[in-house]
Amino acid sequence: MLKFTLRQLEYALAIAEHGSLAKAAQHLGIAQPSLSASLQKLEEQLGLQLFIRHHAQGVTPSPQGLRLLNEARNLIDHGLDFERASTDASDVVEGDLTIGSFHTIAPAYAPKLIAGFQRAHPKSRLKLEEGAQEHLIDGLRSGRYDQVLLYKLDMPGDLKITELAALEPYVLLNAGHALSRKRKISLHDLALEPFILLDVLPSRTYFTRLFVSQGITPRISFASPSLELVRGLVGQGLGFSLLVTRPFGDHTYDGEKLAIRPISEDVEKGVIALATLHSLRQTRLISTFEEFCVSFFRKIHSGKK
Amino acid sequence: MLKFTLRQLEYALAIAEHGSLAKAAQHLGIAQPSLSASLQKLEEQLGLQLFIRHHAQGVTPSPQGLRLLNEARNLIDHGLDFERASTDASDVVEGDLTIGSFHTIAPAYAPKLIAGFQRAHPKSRLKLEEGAQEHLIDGLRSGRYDQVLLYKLDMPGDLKITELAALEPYVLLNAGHALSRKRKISLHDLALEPFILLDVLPSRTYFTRLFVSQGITPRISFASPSLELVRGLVGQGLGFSLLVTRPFGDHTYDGEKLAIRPISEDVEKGVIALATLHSLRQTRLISTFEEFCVSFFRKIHSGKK
DNA sequence: AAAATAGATAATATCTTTCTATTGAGTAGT
DNA sequence: ACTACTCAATAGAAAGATATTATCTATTTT
Repeated sequence: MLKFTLRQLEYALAIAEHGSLAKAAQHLGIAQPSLSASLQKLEEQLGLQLFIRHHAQGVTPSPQGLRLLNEARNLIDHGLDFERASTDASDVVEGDLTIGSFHTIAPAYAPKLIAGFQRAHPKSRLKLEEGAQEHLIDGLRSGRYDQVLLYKLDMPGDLKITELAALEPYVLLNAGHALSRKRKISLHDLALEPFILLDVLPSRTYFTRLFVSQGITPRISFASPSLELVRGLVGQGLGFSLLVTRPFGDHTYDGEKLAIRPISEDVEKGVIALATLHSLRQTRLISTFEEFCVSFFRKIHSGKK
Repeated sequence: MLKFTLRQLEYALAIAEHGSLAKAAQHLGIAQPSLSASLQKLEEQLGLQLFIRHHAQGVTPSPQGLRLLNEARNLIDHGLDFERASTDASDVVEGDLTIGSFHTIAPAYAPKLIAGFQRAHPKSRLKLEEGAQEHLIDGLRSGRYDQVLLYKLDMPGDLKITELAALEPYVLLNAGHALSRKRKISLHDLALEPFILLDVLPSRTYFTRLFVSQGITPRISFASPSLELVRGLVGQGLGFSLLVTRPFGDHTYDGEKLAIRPISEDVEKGVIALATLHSLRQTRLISTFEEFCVSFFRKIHSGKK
């Protein structure tokens, strides 16, 4: 346990500066005896005399006092730095922000989002990590992430959710597939087709639930956690897929052409949301980022519609 | 005024280290609710949340908390450094000590004194300044010197005096002077001789007082503040001098031979003393130096006698 | 010798910190 | 699904630290 308090040091510095307890007390806005007591206590605690008392002529630092006062000034300055760092973290839109993003959301939105935010708030530094839903939520709880971008599915109660966009799921087909001639495709038409499932949580649950809601049990032919692999398999004509995220363009990595068709039924949408912990108090930076995300997705949404 | 206390930071660091208020409280030797209160207050004062609370599973630092805890650790370390510096200044025989010495005392004793002390306490750093009596006493009062070596003459009451040695004053003559044939010289024999006075305070007062105590008014032919100049003038046969300090050897800077003779009367001795302010509390280093001086002069004294 | 200056002390009030005991939210075990 | 356990938060009381005003003492200035 440290032998002194920062306040005592501040007082001692003020005394040194003014050369008098009375003047220093006035500047500090406290009574002279309070200062006298504080100084005496500090000297006692440190076990040395900081000031020489001159009756009726104020005080001057002792040789040891002079040395320690220099150190004290450093320490107080350090404290002020600390304080600045802490208020920055809460009040000002600057500082570090660590965002987690669901795998399939990150590449589609994060680049523009990050670039836009950095432009608007140059003093902020965003860090982005991708991860599975579980990882993201654990990361929030363990303090790894400030905020997390994910699909609003099976949200635990301790998360504070801000919905950003509701995306229609769509059917992905090989461009040459018979069903691709339709404008809209019914899930019932797909019941017997081989289903290539994007196998990550919570997407997996979500897509199977779409079929289940229509009383259909889909024929899952492949399951892969990689979006691009799923697209590639569809491109090779091995089946169809259901997806929410829309990568730019309708070609696979290996050049096959794909067809994207809406679902004719009225199904549950895929809701992209920004999540924080309910138990985590918002800082200025955090809420600014949240607002930025909301308006960012509103712009995209209206633009695409 | 700083928004936080060092204690709060120490507590916060302990919490981070143990991941739990209860455990941290135990290690700190305080009750858990005290820690809880301290943390809440710190968070409120800094305006941000440092820890995420996990019911029944302790706490983990929030992202901002993590950043600030690092800063806090630095600050606390800085505080510990400061504390070490301060205890060093009072308890341990190391650190800086500034000594003032009267002009004529310094060259005769200081070199051996300093060298010996440094050898005994290698971690100490002595600084020596020469000066006139007035300067030395002012220097003590203003905090310039920790201690001062001087002649104990007309000591103000606010100085704490430690006598180190009582030296017999002596008569200094040109080696060819008629009086130099005597073993001892009476002040009365010198009454009509030209007196070359070492003109610094308090020496001046002291030497004139020696004559006055015998009812003699000396014939002052020269007065100089420089010891070597006085010796030189005596060497040229311009008169005699009275001195206390004994430089090694009996030749002047310009090679003249001098004669040193005791005074036959029983006169006031020249007392070398170490002085500090009564109002300045002793540190370990200071009292160690004082003891060292006492034994140093005792050794010289017994050796010379 | 009197007035002014400046720190120390005394007695008291207020604010902080800490304590014990209890509550409440959430997890884990059967 | 109930029960037991874990751990932080709250409430209220006691102790400690800091503040205040009024007074005192030593010293310098006029």
